Formats: sequence, structure tokens, C-alpha cells
Amino acid sequence: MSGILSESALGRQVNGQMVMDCIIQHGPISRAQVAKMTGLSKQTVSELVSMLEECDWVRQVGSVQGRLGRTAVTYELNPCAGYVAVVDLGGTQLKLGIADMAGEFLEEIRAPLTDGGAHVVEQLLSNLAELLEKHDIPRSKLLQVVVGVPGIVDRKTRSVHHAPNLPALPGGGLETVLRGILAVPVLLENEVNLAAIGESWRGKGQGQGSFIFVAVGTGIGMGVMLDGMLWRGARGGAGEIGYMPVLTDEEMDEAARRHGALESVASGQAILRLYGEASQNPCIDLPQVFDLAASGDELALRAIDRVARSCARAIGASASVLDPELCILGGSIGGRPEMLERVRYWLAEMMEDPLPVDASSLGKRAGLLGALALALREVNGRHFSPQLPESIKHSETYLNMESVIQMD
Amino acid sequence: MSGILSESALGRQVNGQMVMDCIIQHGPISRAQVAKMTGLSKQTVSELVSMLEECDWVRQVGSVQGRLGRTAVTYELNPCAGYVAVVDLGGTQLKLGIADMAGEFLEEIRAPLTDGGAHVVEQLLSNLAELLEKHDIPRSKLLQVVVGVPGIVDRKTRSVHHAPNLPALPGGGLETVLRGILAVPVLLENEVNLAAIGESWRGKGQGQGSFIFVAVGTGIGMGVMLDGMLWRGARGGAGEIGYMPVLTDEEMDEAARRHGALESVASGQAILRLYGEASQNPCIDLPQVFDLAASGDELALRAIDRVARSCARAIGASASVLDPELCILGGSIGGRPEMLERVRYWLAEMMEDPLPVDASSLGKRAGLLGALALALREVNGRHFSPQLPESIKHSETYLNMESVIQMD
DNA sequence: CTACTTTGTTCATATGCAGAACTAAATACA
DNA sequence: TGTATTTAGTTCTGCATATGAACAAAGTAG
Repeated sequence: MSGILSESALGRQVNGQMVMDCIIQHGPISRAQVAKMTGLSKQTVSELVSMLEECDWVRQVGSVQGRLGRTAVTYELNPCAGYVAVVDLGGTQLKLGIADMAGEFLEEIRAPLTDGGAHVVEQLLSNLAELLEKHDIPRSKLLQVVVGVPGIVDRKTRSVHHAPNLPALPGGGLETVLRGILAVPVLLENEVNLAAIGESWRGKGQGQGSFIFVAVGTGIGMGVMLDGMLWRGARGGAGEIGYMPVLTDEEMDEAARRHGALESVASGQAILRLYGEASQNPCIDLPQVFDLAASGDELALRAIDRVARSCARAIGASASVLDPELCILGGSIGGRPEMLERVRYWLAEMMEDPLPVDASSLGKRAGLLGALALALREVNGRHFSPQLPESIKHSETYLNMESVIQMD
Repeated sequence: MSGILSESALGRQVNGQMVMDCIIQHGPISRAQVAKMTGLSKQTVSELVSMLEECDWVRQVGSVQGRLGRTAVTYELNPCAGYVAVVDLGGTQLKLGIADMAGEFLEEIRAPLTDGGAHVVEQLLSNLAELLEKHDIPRSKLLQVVVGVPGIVDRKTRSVHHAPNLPALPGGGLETVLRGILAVPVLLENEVNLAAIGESWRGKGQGQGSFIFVAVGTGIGMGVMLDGMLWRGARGGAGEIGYMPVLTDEEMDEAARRHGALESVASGQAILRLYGEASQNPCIDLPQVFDLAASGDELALRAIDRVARSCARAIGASASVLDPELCILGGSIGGRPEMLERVRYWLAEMMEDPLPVDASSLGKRAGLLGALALALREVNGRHFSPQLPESIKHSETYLNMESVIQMD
């Protein structure tokens, strides 16, 4: 049976987690090897692995022959030990995926938000229910939900701020409502932060302890990874560089005040505005500007260059504050090679020993992958914890799907 | 006898440290209370406290009567369990203090560096030896040395960079040389980082999990505290905002390139330069400019205001990156009320919901206090660690004072 | 003087883990 | 083919750490 080990293993938290982590990280591995890596005795490891196997968290894979000595039975994380759901809540559409404990997506779907997002929760729940049924996953095996949102998530107050593009969320807070219905831990996280986690897990951030992920799209945002951990800030606002004060008093206009000083000069919008002002042709979209630039259009090139310089300034400022190892550029605009090149150029202009800049390798999937990484980390961190988190333990009684409509 | 507990207590690291920390933090406290606070059984706590008492790390203080029940014997950290030395290595002088484990300074001295600092190590060692002798402290009771330096300390490479004001350091690295001679753990740390730790321990940062400490003096620097921990950066360069790129290409001159773009507009030097340019009177020093400002001199006021605005911009930028709870302004310039007021004004101008700014309450002592806090934390963290740090274990044989002169 | 409360110790017990001895099952080589 | 060697994994014994209950000690409340 799959379940929390805590009742039977109150005193083995540290070593149990060590063994579990070792098996997760080092794939199919024998107990003897685990013992060597963790420094525990073979006996202890055998005991712990038996426990983990009994609870279905790990499983035998096969055996290793060919080398000297007795055949080794190898163990690996049992992918079907549990499942997680990850959600990317955009302004116009909903991306949803379910994955097993090995981090493999069983399915990803995307659906446009109906009614401008008036019924996000219902849409989300019905899509999730559908997926679970289709893949024959019982509710009890759904262990974590992570939702990415385009806004600032304050974990203390459990609220989402500064999310103009987000559809109206239910009153009690999306997290509380979803947890109440699903009776499963739910985590909300800023989408750029998730993308940073994603890059750290499967992208250019692998092996980098500390880096910043800068997403340039319609706007600009940043995710801060320090020593492998996401830094969220005191109120969840870390990396909200759109509001970085980079303008002189004269340049500060109403738009800059509302959307942020940096965002008004370092974003897709800024490229459009700059090109529109220079060319007197405001009816143009971003792909067109980049096409023009590719064909050598001076005005388009200059608009892109100006924005790249502003991005470089923000990256340089962040680098002087944090001293990271790397900057990963992402987002629909930031991921383009033209931007990367110009940002690198300007960064080298403004600082000696400039921070290395690289382009995201995950693209649009960074967010969902980051949500998955976060979900898996949450679940894996709970294996040997003394009990379910307080929030779930005293959770509301299991509500059925209909009740949310009344709550909304 | 005072010593490392490890030989006798290999398996009690976690709980032993818990009990020790509890006694350190909650002052004179009875064993029963420790048991309640830590959740351990009375029996276990009694055993651990006996151990700690035997090793002289804690001592009985007295007993608590008056309340219902049996008299409680209270314990506290034994101040004479060990001593630490803290050093502030400036460009022209040396500050040195020794303190007991309770964090009380026994003595602080300051001495000008002779020969422009050619013999820092010798001066430091002779002063330290003098202090130890005077207060009758055997070498074996000196448990940690922390040295604050005006430069970037890279812990991985054990080197000090960007320290133009620092006297020539010995070839092998100050840390290695001192450790070799004293046979004691030595930690080098940037002086602004130390001041930030100091503010967190005994200043305005108390109770603040995350804040930035901005020191404005001749130059400008920052210390970043995140969740009570100092963030040093990948190469020790976090908070080196002097190099923050805030200038336009035209403004970037040679001086700005060398000392940093922000430092050229947000520092004591910048105030002098701005006032000098405006008044055509370059032969003036900083106190005079502030005196002039106090008497209403428009040019002086404007120079200070411009610099305050630049500081506010850097603080705002840092806040957008980190989302701290507070900014503490310090340094010889930053600590002045005129600066505080102007920085607050400009910060409010450039961002809605501006970061709260407060003035340092420790002043010049912040650095030494921070070094002390760091030293105590180091020592207290070692009580139950399995062994002395690798660096010390394989340390060079004890060298006498003469040998350093040959090494230099 | 008795009842009650809190501190601290003693004793029996559970258990997590290490280390040695042992079994199991492969390869290496004569 | 058989023996030596090597590695994997189990069993057994023992120790150290911690718990919990019972008990002793030492105070206050009335």
C-alpha cells in the first residue's frame, strides 16, 4: 500500500529520507551501493529499503550481473507511487498536466478559458477529474497540486497580488478552495518563479547553484535561485523587476507608473512602442518587428537594441546585488537569439567581468516543468515527515465538486 | 575541562545542539523548561546538560523559588567557556577585540597601521597576544578569529579581491597564514557583510528575517540578509552595488568605470564632486558640506539630494530584486538623518509601496559586532559537530611568531 | 500539617543503527 | 571443473540514545 511512512518510522526521518533521496537521484541502485553512498550500514539500508518497498515508494527493477561478485538487486523510485497535477493559469488559457513520481507527464492538455475565466475552478476541476479517470488514477494517489499564476503569491497571507491578467479567482483564495475540494496539498506559485525552478531542474540551470532567470515577454519578470533554492522574498515579490526604478523623473509617465518603470522600457510592449514611435506605424505586432529586424530594418533593430540595453541594465543591477553564476534569458522575447546577443553586448559594455548570459532551453514548457519539479520535491520531502502538514490535517471535510459552485 | 564534545557524543548531535541553543537563547533556564521547549524528555535533557556542564560549556546560575513547586536549578551559557577575537582591518587602522562566549567584549583596541600596513600580520598577532595575556586567556581557549576586510572575500578560492584600500596581505592568504600560526579557525568576511550581520544581531535588523544593509561612506556597499542568513553570492560578491550599472553611456567615464557606476554618483566622493563642480570650490571635505547644508546652502543641499536620489535608486532596484522587509542605512554618510530623509523621499517618489528605510543604530560598531556574532555562531555550531573542521584538523604544526616574517 | 505542584532522578524498556560473522551468488583463473 | 576471490545481502549481538513511568525531593497554598 502506498502511504505515509510516519506511523511506523517516527525515528528514522533523517536516514530514511537519505536513502529515499539516494534512490531517487541515483536511479536503479543496489542496497550495497546506497550503503556506501550514504555511509549507513548495509543492515540499516536493507531495513529502510524494505520499508520503502512495502509502502510502494520504491520497487525492484532488476539485477546487475557481469561484474565481479554476487548479483545485485537494484531498486528505483516507483513511478506509480503517486501522481501530481500541475497547472499553468494564464490570462486566456489553462494548461494542465498530470505526472507520475518519476516526473514523467502522462498527459498535458490546454484549454481556453471560457467566459473570460469566470469559472476557472470548475474548468480546472473537471479537466483534472477527466484526466485522472482516463489514466485510471484514484483520488488517493493524487498527492500534490501546483498552480502557476501570473502574479505575486504571498505565502504568509495566502493571497495573490498584482495579477491583472489573471481571471477572477474565488473569494477564499484559489489554494484554500482547491484544497478544500480535492483534500490534497495545493501550492500556488508565480509563473516566472516556476520557470526558474524548471530551468534549474531540467534546463540551463542544472548544476548551477545560483542563477537568475529573466523572462521577457509582454512584460518582464525574474526568478531568483540561490544555492538551488528559490528565493521568494518577504512577501513573495522577489524578482518583480518590472517595477525596478530605472527611469529619470521626466521619463516617468502614467504607463510607467502603473506597469513599472523597467517594464515600460524592457519588454515586448516597449519594443512595439519604440518601433511605433520611430516608424509612425503603430499597427504592427512583435513577430513583424522581429521579421523586419531580420531583413535589416534599422528602426526595428534599434527598438530591439534599446530594449536589450534596458534588459542588460536590469540584469547587471541584479547581478551586482546577488552575484549569481549565470543569467538565463527566457520568455517569448528573451529567448530569441537577437535579444540574447544584444543583451550580452550591452552587459559587457556596462561591466567588466560581465555575468554570463544564456538562453532558456525549455521555452514555454519551463513553467510547467518547474511546477512539476516543485510538486515532486514537496511530495518527496513528506515521505518521512512526522505527519501531514498542518494545513491538510485539519483540512475541511471532503467536499464534492458541486459545492464549489456555491462557494464561488 | 572545556573542549569539543564530539568524542563522547557522536550520536547526540541534533538534540545536544538543540539543548545548547535553547540555553544560549533563553538565558538562565531550568532543565524542566528546556525539556518542555525542546520536546525532549526530562531525563534526556538532564543527561545532556550534565555533559555540557562537565565540559564547562554551561554552568549553574542559581535557582528559582517563589513559584509553586520545587525549586528549579537554572543553567546558562558559561561565558568563560571560550573566547573569540574579532578584527576590523581598515585601510589605515586596525581594530581588534576579544569577547567571551556570552558576546561581551573584554576589551577593544584600535591601532594605526604602521608602514602603511606592511606588517599587518605581525601587528595583529602581537596585539592579540598582548590582549590574551592581559586577560589571562590561554591560547587553547581562543576558539575563533573573524577578520573584516574592505574587499570581496571568495570562500571557495580563499582569496580577497577588489580591496584597493587594504594593506598588502601575506602571499598565502591572510586566512591561511593566521590559521597556520594560531592553529585556530579563522574567517575572513567583507566588512559591510559583517555590519549587516551586526545589525541583524543587535541593531535594527533584530526580528527582521530579510533586510538589506546599505553602507554609504566614501563608497557604497550592501549586505544582504535573507531569512536571517547572510547571502554572500557565488563568488562572495553579493551586495557589491558600487558597480551597479546606473549610468547612461555618455555618463560612463574612467572614474566610473574603475570605482563603479553607482559609486560615482552615490557615495561621499560623489557629494564632494557634485558640490565641488557646482561651487567651483573643490578644497572642501564632507563634514563641511554637511555643515553648509545645515546652514541652508543650496548647492550643498542639492549635492546631498542628488546622491540620496542615486542611493534610493539602488535601494529600489535591490528591493525589486529581493523583496526584503527593510532597508537599513548605515556608514558615515548613510547614517546621517539628512540622507535618511532624502532617501525616503526619493524612494517614495519612484515606487508605490516603497521599502521602509531605517538608520543604523550601531554606527561604526556594526562591523565589529557583526564579526562577533559570526564568530559566536561558528563556535556554537561546532559544539556537537563530529570533529573539528577539516582545515584545522590537518592544520600546519604550530608555528611561532617569528616564522610569519619569513613567510611574508 | 496536609494537599498539591513542579523539579529532577532512577529504572525498565524500546529501537535505530553499527559491526562482525555468515550465507549467497556471481566471476577469475588454474 | 573446481577453487579462490569478490561482492551482495542477512542474521545476530551489542551499544547508545531516547522515552515513559514511577519515585524522590523540595517548594507553595491553605
